[in-house]
Amino acid sequence: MPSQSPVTVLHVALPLPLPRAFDYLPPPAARVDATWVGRRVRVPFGSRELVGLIESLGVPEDSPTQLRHVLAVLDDEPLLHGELLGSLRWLARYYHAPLGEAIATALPASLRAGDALPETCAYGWVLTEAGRTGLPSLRKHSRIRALAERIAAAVVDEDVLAAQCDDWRAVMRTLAKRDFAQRVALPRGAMHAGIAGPALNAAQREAVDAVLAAGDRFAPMLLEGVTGSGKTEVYLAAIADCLARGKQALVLVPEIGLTPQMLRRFRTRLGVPIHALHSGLADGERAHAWASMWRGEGRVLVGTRSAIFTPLPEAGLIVVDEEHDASYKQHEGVRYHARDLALVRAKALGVPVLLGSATPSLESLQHALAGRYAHLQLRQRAGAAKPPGVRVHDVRGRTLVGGLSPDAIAAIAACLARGEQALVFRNRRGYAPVLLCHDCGWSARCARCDAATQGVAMTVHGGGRTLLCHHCGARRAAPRACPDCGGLALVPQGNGTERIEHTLAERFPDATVLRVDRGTTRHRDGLEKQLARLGDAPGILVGTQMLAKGHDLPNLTLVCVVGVDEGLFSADFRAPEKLAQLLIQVAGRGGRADKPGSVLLQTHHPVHPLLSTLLTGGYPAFAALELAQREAVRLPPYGYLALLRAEAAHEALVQEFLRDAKAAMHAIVRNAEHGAVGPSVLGPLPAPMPRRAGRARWQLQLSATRRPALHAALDAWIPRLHELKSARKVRWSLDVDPVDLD
DNA sequence: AGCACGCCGACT
DNA sequence: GTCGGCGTGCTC
Repeated sequence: MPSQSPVTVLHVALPLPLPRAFDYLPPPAARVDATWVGRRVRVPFGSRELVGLIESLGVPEDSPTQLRHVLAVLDDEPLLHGELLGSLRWLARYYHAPLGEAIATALPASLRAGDALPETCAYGWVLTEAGRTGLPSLRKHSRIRALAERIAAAVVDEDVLAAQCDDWRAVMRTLAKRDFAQRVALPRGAMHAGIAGPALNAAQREAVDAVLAAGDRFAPMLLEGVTGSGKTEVYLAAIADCLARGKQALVLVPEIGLTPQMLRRFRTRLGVPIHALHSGLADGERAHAWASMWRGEGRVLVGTRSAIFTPLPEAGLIVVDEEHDASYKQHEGVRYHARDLALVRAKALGVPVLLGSATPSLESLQHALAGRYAHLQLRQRAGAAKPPGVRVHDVRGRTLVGGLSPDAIAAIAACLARGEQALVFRNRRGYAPVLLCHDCGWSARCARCDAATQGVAMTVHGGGRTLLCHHCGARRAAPRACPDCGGLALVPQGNGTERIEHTLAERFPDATVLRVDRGTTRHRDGLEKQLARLGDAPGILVGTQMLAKGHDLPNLTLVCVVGVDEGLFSADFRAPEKLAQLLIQVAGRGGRADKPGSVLLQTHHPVHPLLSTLLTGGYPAFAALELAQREAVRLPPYGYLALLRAEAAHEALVQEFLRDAKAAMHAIVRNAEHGAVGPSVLGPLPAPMPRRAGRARWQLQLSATRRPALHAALDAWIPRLHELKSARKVRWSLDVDPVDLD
């Protein structure tokens, strides 16, 4: 329904940290109508050119500013419209980011830069005449011969080839160079029959039926299934139904969850091309996957965080696997949470959204317990795999070598002697070390905060001389001796994986010791290769988060966890939740049906309620306990947080800005209507890592018991912040619903 | 965020 | 005498 003039002004959202649109005139003699909204334009901006998106149309105001003309309209129909544009408007409002930045976050780089939407025709390969004649000349049983035979009879879809062979492209290139093979465009809708999966058990069937029953309506569902209970089969069955109804499906996975094996499983089972979207892809490949879904050609897309911005014109289902995973939260720019955006999009699209996890986030669990989400549960493990035995190992007063107790070393030695593998897992939450008495387990806690929030530890600063509370900012001198037992064994906690690796390499010179962390493993392929090289040979893996899940290690029978105590007494209120999730996950790593696994938790706090509850009642019992504590102190999901972060070379500049910002917020709260409860402001507090790259980092924490109150205050606050003189000397950003308080 | 304009130190 | 430091301010 093209609308008539007097539309003469285009409101254009630009990728700038400025909270407003810029107005332009259309190209001379262009006829503007309502379909211009959502198209990209190239515009002059100061002395440079930018690509923006027409956000809305308007009439010229009698303003003194001279409007400039857009240089070019880049799309002949809206690139963003309907639900996706609407969801991006929501995103901008909710995270208090300019719409232009939200759009820039959502678009693949090439589209952001102004490139045309790429062609998305599917391609396949077939043997040429020359190839048919030349085929017998290829060496028998070689990869090249096998590939040539595969495409001898008929054209084979590239996606099918990819499902069957990991790097077929290199081999195919050789064939193509000799003119033996050629690439041909496939007619749309080409697909092969999906392969049926294993029969679903009763619980899986029930879960699938619940998703199917939701049909074409918004229906949030939490699928809680213990490790190995077959959540993926539920996804696959629900997606298969979605495809049968002619709809598209979007599957989000955590950064480390998107393995080639997993993609292959989806490809072979579903029988349609599966698009992947993750940071490892080239710009062109990302734009291709995006465009394919945009056109409604692509049926299923599996991707990490940013895949939540995929257009879904024929949406049928959104799945968020491992929904508790922190990698769904963006840590720079527009700090969105992909799981939360999945809920918003599913609602706008009117489709079910399936959140799966063995250890749901307390936020999602709370929604399910309150009846806002359907709660689907898979309690049985598939197959005969037994849960591993977990042993809490008290290390108070024990001699630790490189952070490991003699018992742990002995257990590792026994494991190696059996020809099996051990995993030493180091919890790494919170960068700042906490002060701990090795003799009795005492840890330094803030006198002011301890009563209210159980387990808020003070962190060690100033080369070990100062203790600092990250909750209230209180500062005091570190004691020389333990106030509880008088011992002098006060040690800042924090044994890195390197140190553990060295210790193990020294103690077990004949064993393979493989360290896996950000430092040793640049990309996911590196990890796969390292693990493949190890195979089933006896050895020790040392690592952090990266090792917690995903890789199949059948000969792994022992898991030692160190650094548990930092999770029990972290400055971050989410640390217990993350520790519990991690412990459940690593425990799931060890052992198979024929080889029972065991888990050794090395701790100074063997009777800590978190550990005992987790051990006796499992994750549900832990979650109930933790939710009760959160409710008592009005932390999420019973309270709502936002963090104003600031950094600069000089601490004084950061503090000045945050003090000004705090004063501005207090003024807003004072001026608010009576009855409106404004957020409370904590800080300025040092960030858990108070100096990084030579820059001082501090923050203000806002908390409110009602979300609208928080957002209303933020709406009023942000323009004030832009006006502050002190804001210009620091780099600042706002984080709504922060996941890591650092 | 860029980028330009604008006033103060060490270089041909 | 100029080149260039990054402080401040603007971009439809």
